[in-house]
Amino acid sequence: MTAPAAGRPEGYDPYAFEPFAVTVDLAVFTVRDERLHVLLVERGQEPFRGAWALPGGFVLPQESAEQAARRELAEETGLLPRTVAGLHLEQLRTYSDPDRDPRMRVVSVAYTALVPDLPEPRGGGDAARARWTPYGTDGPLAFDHERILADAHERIGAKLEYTCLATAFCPPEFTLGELRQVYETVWGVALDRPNFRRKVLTTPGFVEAVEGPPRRTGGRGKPAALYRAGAASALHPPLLRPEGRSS
Amino acid sequence: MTAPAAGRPEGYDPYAFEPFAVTVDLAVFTVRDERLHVLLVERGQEPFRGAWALPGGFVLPQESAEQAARRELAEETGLLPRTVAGLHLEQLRTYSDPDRDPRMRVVSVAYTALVPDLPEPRGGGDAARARWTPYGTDGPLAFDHERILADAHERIGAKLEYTCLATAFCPPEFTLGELRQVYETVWGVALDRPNFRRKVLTTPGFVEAVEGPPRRTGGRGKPAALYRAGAASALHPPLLRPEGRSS
DNA sequence: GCAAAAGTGTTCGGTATACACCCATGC
DNA sequence: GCATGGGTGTATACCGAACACTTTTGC
Repeated sequence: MTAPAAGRPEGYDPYAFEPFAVTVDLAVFTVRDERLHVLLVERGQEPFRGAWALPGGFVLPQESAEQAARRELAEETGLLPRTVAGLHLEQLRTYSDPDRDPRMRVVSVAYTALVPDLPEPRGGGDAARARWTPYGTDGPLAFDHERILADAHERIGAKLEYTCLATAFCPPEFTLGELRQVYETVWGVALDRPNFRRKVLTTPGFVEAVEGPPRRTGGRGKPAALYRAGAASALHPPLLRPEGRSS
Repeated sequence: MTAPAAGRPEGYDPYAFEPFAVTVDLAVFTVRDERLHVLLVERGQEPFRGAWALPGGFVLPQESAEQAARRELAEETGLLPRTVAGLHLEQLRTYSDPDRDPRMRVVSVAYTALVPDLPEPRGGGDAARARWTPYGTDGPLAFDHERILADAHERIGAKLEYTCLATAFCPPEFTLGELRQVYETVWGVALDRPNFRRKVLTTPGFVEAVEGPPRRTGGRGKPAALYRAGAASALHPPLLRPEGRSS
């Protein structure tokens, strides 16, 4: 039920309670140099001044949490708004521990974004600095952001199993080797190349071949065919992790 | 990032912005008479006076959203607090559309609860009335609760595939027929009994046999052995829906 | 006996897995 | 040539779907 709950006085005074602030936090992942990276910003103010944290900020009075997340993402990364509008953004969960911010009551809606390898983020914006950090090498983060980041990592690992989400890590046109890299990097396991190829190509709507000059290379070796993300969003049947632990 | 965002003034005034209210909404499901039921309450105040809605209410200044959800659930159903403390409660997602409540800015954290068949809820508590309603026969609900309910149904359907969640719908001791009923009711499909039995029994930690007098019956037919929920929380491999659509 | 639900067994086909092998490129 | 990665083929094992059959109860 939305405010006011049945049984509460009719003319509920919005200022009667200690106010809640509502923020968004973003766990933005990318794959770089065969490693999973996270976008972090350095805090310019107390508390946690100088500490690294997830990008994010206040939800403004006239925007939804998702709109706030896209706005903050654009501000922090320097991406064009129309690029951000097309990114895969997923609500992770909401963190509402009463003591998670030392100053006041802050409820934060966390989002996860998966992006292809992007240019280095501008140091400007809302944060003192911003950078891509290899996942696992991030020191202690501000607030409860360590926990949010861990939850986000677990979520995307599970989502790769039964959705087409992996293509969100890739540029518009990609090789099957690059797509396999995504799975291997996020899961931290090696996959059998021939079987991975068959699995992806036989799943309707996962990827579609690009007609043009069907070649390109990441380094040496045989040039690979190019593919685009397909129309499907779910994988049936799922692509399970070898020693699958999920959700 | 939590408030205030880096770059905002140091001494952020909690009252500077139009305040947000934070509520919880609960989609409580049970299986009754081989049908999926939802717990609804009748609103006693405007707006939507007389309309049915999901139970829920305000998050208090010193409690987390989950604590608020358990408190509201106990109030609405009349369950003992220690019973509610053991129930499976899962955060669904947060709804933050600026116009979702006509009076003020309300951000609501939705939870899903799966409960065994419970006694009729007391009409008292915060709501004018409360009742179990067969899923799908609920008229238009207040606010955006129709959408929340649909999201919740989709979520639990998907969760049954790869978690042991179905046991949460069952009493402490149950037959495999009752467990199968849960799947058939939530998914709306018929499952092959022998195959379902094998699948459940060969999944380590899903259920464990009860030693005692291994019989009991729901009506006529051969008495069935009793089982308890096991220690596992995830299913490997998953138990996929016949014409599986997921997530 | 008959209906209904539990429980066991067996067949069949698809899919995943683990390989072996060839192809095309850079050096 | 050789290393590297792309792409194809194939044999085996496993798992799920389908279904026949027996058992135990209520009526």
